[in-house]
Amino acid sequence: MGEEKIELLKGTLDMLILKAIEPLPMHGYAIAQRIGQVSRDFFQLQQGTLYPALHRLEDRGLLKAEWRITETGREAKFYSLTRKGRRYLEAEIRGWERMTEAVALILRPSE
Amino acid sequence: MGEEKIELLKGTLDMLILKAIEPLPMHGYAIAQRIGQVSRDFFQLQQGTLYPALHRLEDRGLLKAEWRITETGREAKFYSLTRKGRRYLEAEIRGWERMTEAVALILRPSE
DNA sequence: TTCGATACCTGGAATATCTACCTATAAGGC
DNA sequence: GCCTTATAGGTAGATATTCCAGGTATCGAA
Repeated sequence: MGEEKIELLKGTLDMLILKAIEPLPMHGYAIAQRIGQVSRDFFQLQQGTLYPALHRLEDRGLLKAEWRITETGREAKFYSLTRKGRRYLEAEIRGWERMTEAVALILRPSE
Repeated sequence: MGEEKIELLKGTLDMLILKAIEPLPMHGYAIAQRIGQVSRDFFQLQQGTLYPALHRLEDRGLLKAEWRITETGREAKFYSLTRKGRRYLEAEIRGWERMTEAVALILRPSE
């Protein structure tokens, strides 16, 4: 039993990854860093969480990967959104907003 | 693959159940109805989701159950929060709020 | 007497996430 | 030269959650 397990992501991981690379393609390691920074260290993606997620998203045709050279001269796999991925991200964000509104109705009833 | 599966709960189920019975004890069937109504039918708990969750929460000492008679004269198992459950619920709500704030930072950066 | 609503439940599948591990290269300190 | 840290990729297995599909039983209404 995961007594003290801290469940942070709660199904938001795909959306966060897709959103992170929306402005410009990034490699996995940088995605984890960026999500950590922007969320003020709330989200700290482990590699065992991140990479399988990237592969899932690629298998579903939401991302595409391309080997390139980073600005520090190393090889890395850069991920970018496909058109399908962009549509999916928009739908995910709408779904997330509707979900959090529904949760808010439960948490703060009778406003 | 759950192509069109509507993923609604995303780890919020325990919190929603605990919150639903916070004001007054309820039986399982009524909990599902209440969560459905208050969320304007966004959440529609299946029984195969609800009852195992209730049992989990009871096993963890967050709820306690008691057979009583409903106002329609039927037997039903009424669940109420334990003191531990009440503390847990408060912590869950704080965690949920911090999480949604962190997600908001990702979704709407640099405001 | 048959049906829908109420009320309880279980079993099995699918999925996501976490922990723990692995490989390899580059940079910098000693 | 050697060691550590950061960078970059990955897999395997355990666990937990949720869903789907079924099951039991009672009650009231048509």
